[in-house]
Amino acid sequence: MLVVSYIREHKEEVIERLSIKNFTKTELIDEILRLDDERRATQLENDETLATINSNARTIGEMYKQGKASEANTLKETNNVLKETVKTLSDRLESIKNEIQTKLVEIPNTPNLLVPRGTSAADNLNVHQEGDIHEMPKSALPHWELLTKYDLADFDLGNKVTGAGFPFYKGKGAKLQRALINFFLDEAAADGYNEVQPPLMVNEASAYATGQLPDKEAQMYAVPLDGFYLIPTAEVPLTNMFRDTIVKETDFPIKTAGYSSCFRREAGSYGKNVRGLNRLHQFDKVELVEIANPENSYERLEAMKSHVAGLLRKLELPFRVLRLCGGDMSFISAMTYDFEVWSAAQKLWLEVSSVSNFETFQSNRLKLRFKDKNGNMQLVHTLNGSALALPRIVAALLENHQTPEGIYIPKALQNYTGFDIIK
RNA sequence: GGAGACAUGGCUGAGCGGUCGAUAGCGGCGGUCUUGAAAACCGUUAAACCGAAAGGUUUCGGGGGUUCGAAUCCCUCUGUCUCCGCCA
Repeated sequence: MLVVSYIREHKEEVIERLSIKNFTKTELIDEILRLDDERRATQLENDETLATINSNARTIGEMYKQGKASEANTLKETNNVLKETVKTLSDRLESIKNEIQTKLVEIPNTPNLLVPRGTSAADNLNVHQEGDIHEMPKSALPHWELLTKYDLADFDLGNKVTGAGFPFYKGKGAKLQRALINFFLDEAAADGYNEVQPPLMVNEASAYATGQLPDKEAQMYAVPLDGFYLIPTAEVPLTNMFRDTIVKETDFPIKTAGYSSCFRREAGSYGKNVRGLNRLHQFDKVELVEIANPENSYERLEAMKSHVAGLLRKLELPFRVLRLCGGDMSFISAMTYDFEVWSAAQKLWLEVSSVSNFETFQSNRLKLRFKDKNGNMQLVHTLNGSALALPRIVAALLENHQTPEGIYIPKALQNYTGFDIIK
């Protein structure tokens, strides 16, 4: 969520930047500022009353020592009255804070000024494209048919044992999963990311801090008996590692990579978009999270983008990079690059990675800060990106590397799979 | 799962109702001595928030309560340790 003091000091700029996301509820901002004035006044009054109570209490102690019991009793009465005042003020304060919070969470992150205006995917800016987009022979198959043809995954078995969206991977399909996970983790380590293996369930506080709660509750699987949620992405535990912490400026950049299974209910989605591996309830992913100095967080975003591009290049997949327009970006992002791989057989671009800078939008709620050179507390910038999610990469590999002889495994991956073709 | 103990500043560890935001040691920082370093000695050193500053508020695992006053008493939650049980 946005920082209230920033809104106060840069109101026009905030409104201008929000307009890129087609956000026009400016009255919300005025209300927040009005409530914040009230909050500060109430806080001051409350603090002053507490100061009086504290000093009175000390005086009462002195009086008892000196045997002035009756004077002490009078002062006690005074304090009892003041305590009522404090109760009223702090209740008021609490409710003002809640009101501010409620309104604040309705305001999306302010996009970077480089973010193109627009309302849909059609307005995204293509910033890079590489790789060979060749015509496939008529006989080319979509990945779901290839999965069956080479017996790499079994959806029916998943249906029987669990339900739709929980496939079994089999044989070389299962090995390919393992190979990709290791490949992605090794690449991340080589690029300076610290590897962690996170918990697959998180508590409510974590789900709130990264914004899955309250609005996206229906997208997560829950374990109500223990108050846990299955993670929809490793971003949640990887970012919450830093919740309520103060890092050193000299620690930047703090780069973390983690592999996890991800669980998504995907309530409400259906149709051809969910065919095969395009959308699953459980899938595997290597996620990158970076804690950055606000001074150079956009350079770090470029670095993360390069890392992901390097992966796709080594997998010999044709891809393009889009800078998302205001209307197509997520609520919490300040700038997002989407990576799309060309699916030759489906004849469409498949989103395989999303790399974003959240600036202080996440760190504000996380209370993740650092002390700058001048000794001032500042919120850090947080970035994250998928590097990469397996199912769509598998889909792209199968479709793009299919040959009459079988499915070719790119060189970079052969050491991990132990085979160079699936036939 | 059962029983018991504990939770204090960067760390170790005192305090168990009143100048306690907290004794002490270690560590950190500054200095004296030294060609330099070590040792020794002296000084200094918790954090966040509000404020231009003076100053104020909050914080002794979290939340609540008792009291004029709580690190200290009570309730509750969480976590850690020990013993028993179970277990990959």
